[in-house]
Amino acid sequence: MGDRTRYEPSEAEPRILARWLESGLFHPEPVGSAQENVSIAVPPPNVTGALHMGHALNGAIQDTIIRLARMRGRRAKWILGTDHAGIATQRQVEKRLEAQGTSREELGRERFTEAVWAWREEFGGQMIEQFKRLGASLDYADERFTLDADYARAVLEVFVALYEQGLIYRDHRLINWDPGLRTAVSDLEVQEREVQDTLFHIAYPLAGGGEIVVATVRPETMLADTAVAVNPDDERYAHLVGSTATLPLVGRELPIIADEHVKTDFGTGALKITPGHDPNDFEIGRRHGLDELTVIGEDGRMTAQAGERFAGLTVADAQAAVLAALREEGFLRAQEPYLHVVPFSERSGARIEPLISLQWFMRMEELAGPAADAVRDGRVRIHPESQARRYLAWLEEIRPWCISRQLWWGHQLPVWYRGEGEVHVGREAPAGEGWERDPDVLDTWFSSALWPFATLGWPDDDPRLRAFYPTDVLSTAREILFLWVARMVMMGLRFAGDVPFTDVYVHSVIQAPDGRRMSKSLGTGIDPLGEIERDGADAVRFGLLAMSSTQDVRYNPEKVGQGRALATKLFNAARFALLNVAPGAAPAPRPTALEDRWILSRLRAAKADLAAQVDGFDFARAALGLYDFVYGELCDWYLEFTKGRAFDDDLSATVLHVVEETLKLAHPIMPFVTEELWELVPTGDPARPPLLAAAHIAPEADALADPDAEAQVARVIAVVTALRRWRDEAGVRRGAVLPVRAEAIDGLAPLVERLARVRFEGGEDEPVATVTAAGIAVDVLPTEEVDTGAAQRRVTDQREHLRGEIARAEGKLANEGFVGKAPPPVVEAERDKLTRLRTELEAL
RNA sequence: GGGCGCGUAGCUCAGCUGGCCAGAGCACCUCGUUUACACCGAGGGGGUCGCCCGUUCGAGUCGGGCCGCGCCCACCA
Repeated sequence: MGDRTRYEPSEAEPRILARWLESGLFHPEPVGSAQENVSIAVPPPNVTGALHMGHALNGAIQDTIIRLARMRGRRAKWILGTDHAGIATQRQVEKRLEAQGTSREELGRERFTEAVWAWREEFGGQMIEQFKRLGASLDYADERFTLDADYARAVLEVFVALYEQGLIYRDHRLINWDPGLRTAVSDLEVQEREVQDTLFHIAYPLAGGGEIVVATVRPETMLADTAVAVNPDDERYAHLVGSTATLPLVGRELPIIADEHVKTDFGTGALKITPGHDPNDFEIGRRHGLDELTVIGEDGRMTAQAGERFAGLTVADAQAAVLAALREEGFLRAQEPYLHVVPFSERSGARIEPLISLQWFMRMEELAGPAADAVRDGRVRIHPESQARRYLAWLEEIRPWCISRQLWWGHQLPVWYRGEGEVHVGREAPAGEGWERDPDVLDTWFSSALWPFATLGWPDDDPRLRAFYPTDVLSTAREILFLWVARMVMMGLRFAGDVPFTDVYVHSVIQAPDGRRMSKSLGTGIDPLGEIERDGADAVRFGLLAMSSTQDVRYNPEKVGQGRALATKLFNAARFALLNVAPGAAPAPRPTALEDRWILSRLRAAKADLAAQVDGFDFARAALGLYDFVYGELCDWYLEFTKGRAFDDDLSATVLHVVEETLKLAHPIMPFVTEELWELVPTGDPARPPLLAAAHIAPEADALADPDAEAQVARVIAVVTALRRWRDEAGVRRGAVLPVRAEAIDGLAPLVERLARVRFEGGEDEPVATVTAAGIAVDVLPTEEVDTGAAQRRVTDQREHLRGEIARAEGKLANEGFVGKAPPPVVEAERDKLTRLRTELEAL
């Protein structure tokens, strides 16, 4: 430590990390039961990913939990791995190929997937290294990947089982087609965005003469219309229901049907029905047994079905052509600007094209019920509570999940076809000639749903499963509550026989400092690695925890600065202790003075508070509470109290003990600096582990609780603070030691003398001023150090202030309502306060 | 359209089940080289708790309304 007064995180952290990794501490043996062990499955980052603020915050949260568990003596495993992230990874590699002048299609499926694996080999470890930099105590010796052979086996096993149980099926349904990526996507991968469109009114001639006018924003889809619908109660159209209208440009006769879905007060009250290209129309069509025509292909162009005039056009061109034709033939009645929300693909940004397509689906009701029950009956607790309500609401409205994707990177469906009607679903290819495997892969979230148990060796009877399943906490971002968390609960209950975790913590979204979303495209992103580089991982961890809440929060670099300051403070507090303690001293609580009893009592409280706050997922309070203890109690007061005392064996032992315990207290939040200092604190205990990360926190010793010492020292602090304030305002020289006199100061005098730079004396001299606090009046005796005028002004101000407070308290106590109705302890406290204030005023 | 949440010091935020003079960090001002720490210490200034009504002895805290902002869900073409 030497002459250094600053802790240098960039120098120390890599060194400390290496020691942790060598120790094997993060890789627990799979023994014991899940009840006695603690485990967390990390939300697997995409192999394409780089650590962003969300990861850093979640890493800090999970690591705090897991390190605290380890220090409480639990076997703790933080399950590590990465996700193959189908679409994201495929796109990344495709872009790279494009830059090299080739393409996925040119390579073919086999060589393309090889290229992705090679890419993963090269760049896939990036995130793991960044987690290490953060200090995350993940089990790096047991890294999983969602496309590894073992994991793939679990995925296929689940698919086959669900198929055999009738929950997975193939169907022609309207799905969200992403024309950019040319794949189906699920409802959850669709984002609604507001768009300025035009609403066109188009006349459809009636069989018996006249016309019915419909309103649409997508005239090009009319080519696939198979009906016109009106509301059954709409008197304007009641006589038409059952007759037909003629579809302009096409000539098809469309039945006019009645359906509740149609709003009488929107548009013209008549709705063209296009089951092939609109989700609502699809439902209406199924209700009425309408034909489902498709005029838009998967390439986003009009198909032959659209007719010669339009086939081959893009959707946009087709719209223009259809409008031109309608205008020419006199069917366009009106058009008006129309602002509405339409679906876009979250991945590609392309406007979703609803298409009827043959895809694989999963029936969800049977899985959703138990998953909802698990939360309702408390087997899974979601924090904060509001998120549990969101979770339940989603499960109650669950819809089928489209699980097939037209991609190459992922778990290929274990499905084979032969000829017209033969289908085989199984882990192995069927015997016989002529079978062809379904080229599609599964939605990435299908495999992610198995994460907590597939990572532990399921479906084998693996000791890791017995030791670590169910896991304890799942900490995650709000946006994947449905996409991932709910599905894990479903799959865990169905296949692993238990909930996958007992607590879900939904953490804050960290926004840019200006309140916008942190994003690369907006240029609002802040790289946590840059922050770590500048202030250290401990500071970033502390800062992120301190700014987190159940709300979204703005990134606040000052909180990171606070963390950095705390690390420096810990370093210097330890330095002070080591510089002063008696040679050969070892940590032990051996209080000989009031302040020793006080700090031990406060330390005990700080330990209990921090543990309770981490257990209650209140990380901001845990971090800030730690800061308050270190600054506001240990350094500002206790260490200052020790100055001027002889560092005998007892004091040395106590100071070392307090420092050592503070390192333990801080370690889950700030592991690096505390680990660094741990090595420097001497020990008398040969059994003490060389790494703080492996040390155990003793259960809170109730014997150390000392309310009396706490009350006494609180009085000292009040008096010292009041004296310092008075001195400052009266302009007393810093170094001057003032003669003072006080009654009822008892044994507190030495502490006050040390920190307020005063000396208690007797005598009968008339005081130049009286300073009051905590019911104690301290007379300042005449000395050349005091400017009497300033002192007097100060006293006058104080008197005025006290009178105001006394009047307020008197008013309250004179109020019969207050005395009569407020709880007695509150009234009592008010009386005490009044007495104290009066004492102080009299003393002045 | 429905739901959830936010609006407290110049800035970013705490204030749990209503009750000691509304707090913290940063910023600002003053002072300071006393046996750790100037990435420090001591002290200080600064708030109509968005607005209006109400409940209550008492409201930043509860209820209603309004204004501003954010997020989630949603099949009115």
